[in-house]
Amino acid sequence: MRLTTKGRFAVTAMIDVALYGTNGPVTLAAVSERQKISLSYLEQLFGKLRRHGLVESVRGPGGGYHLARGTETVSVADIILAVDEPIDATQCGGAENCHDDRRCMTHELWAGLNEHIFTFLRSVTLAELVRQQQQKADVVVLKDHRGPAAAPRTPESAAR
Amino acid sequence: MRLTTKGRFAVTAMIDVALYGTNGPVTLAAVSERQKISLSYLEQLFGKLRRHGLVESVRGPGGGYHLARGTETVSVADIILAVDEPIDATQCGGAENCHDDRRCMTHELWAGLNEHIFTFLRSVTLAELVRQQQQKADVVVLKDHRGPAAAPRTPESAAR
DNA sequence: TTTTAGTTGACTAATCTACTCGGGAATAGG
DNA sequence: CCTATTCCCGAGTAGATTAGTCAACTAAAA
Repeated sequence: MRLTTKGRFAVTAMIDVALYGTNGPVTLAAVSERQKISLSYLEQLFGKLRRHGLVESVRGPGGGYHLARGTETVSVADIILAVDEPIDATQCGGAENCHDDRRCMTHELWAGLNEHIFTFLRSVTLAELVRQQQQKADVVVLKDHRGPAAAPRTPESAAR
Repeated sequence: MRLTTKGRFAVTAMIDVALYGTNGPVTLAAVSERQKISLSYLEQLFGKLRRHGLVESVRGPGGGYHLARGTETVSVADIILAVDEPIDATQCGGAENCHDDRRCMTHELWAGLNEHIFTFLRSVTLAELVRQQQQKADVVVLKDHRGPAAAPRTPESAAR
């Protein structure tokens, strides 16, 4: 379980598709426009998302992508695993060379913490993120205030 | 909040120091030996950990590193932030260029999810990981004696 | 004064990220 | 059939990050 901007891009894009895909497929060009993510990069990401059964594609004019499953059944973990693929960095590479020292803790330890984080990210569904996003959009609309400066909370302080 | 092997190395090393640092400082050479992490790489990581007030160093023979704070007050998030430093990958880089589209969701969205993950990693203390690790060590020692290891069998760690 | 250990900085190969580019292949509309 | 649209795929790439190495230095104990 890795956590980089790559996975975040993917999650953002998935939310976009969920938000705007209510009637007909969403084109990557539109996602690219709205989310300011490079089209070619999106193509790469959606290739993986499609191969992992998270989205389905429709070719030709009027085509695009739509979700393959309901938003309640898609978790953040699903999306991140789809684009970030393998990664598992326990020293001993899974088994063998824990050699003489029987307390080669690394493996067990990270398996445990990985599981923790994985379980958490698995508990966050796309549906929740979409709902959360829609609420925030509502607030913005109701306030009729543009510009990000007026954020009542400062959540980015936690991201430092 | 990023999550890579670098941070994992740091957490692993911190647990090692917590486990073996009950009487006197732990040398990086020893950590390197046990955890199979390159000594020079550890030097880099502990430089950061020290500058962030997570460990203290003792020079000269018999020296090494020891924890600067109790294991209960150190979270996984603390350690990861210490070695992974800045990172904040919201498209709009914090503010400005959300431009015309007022629903530049990325910022709020990731701030929120970041906060979630951060809160979670903050809730996992070094003490817990050490305890967990000791239990697993016990299981290995006791072999086929499963269960929650009722008798606190701690090899050389007097704990407190 | 020698040895042990941390401290610092410069350097590097390999990998990963976040793209671009160029071509396909399917399909809807005319 | 033609053409525009859109997905599809592979190759390539600048820049950052990872996971180190190497060398020189400082502090302290024996």
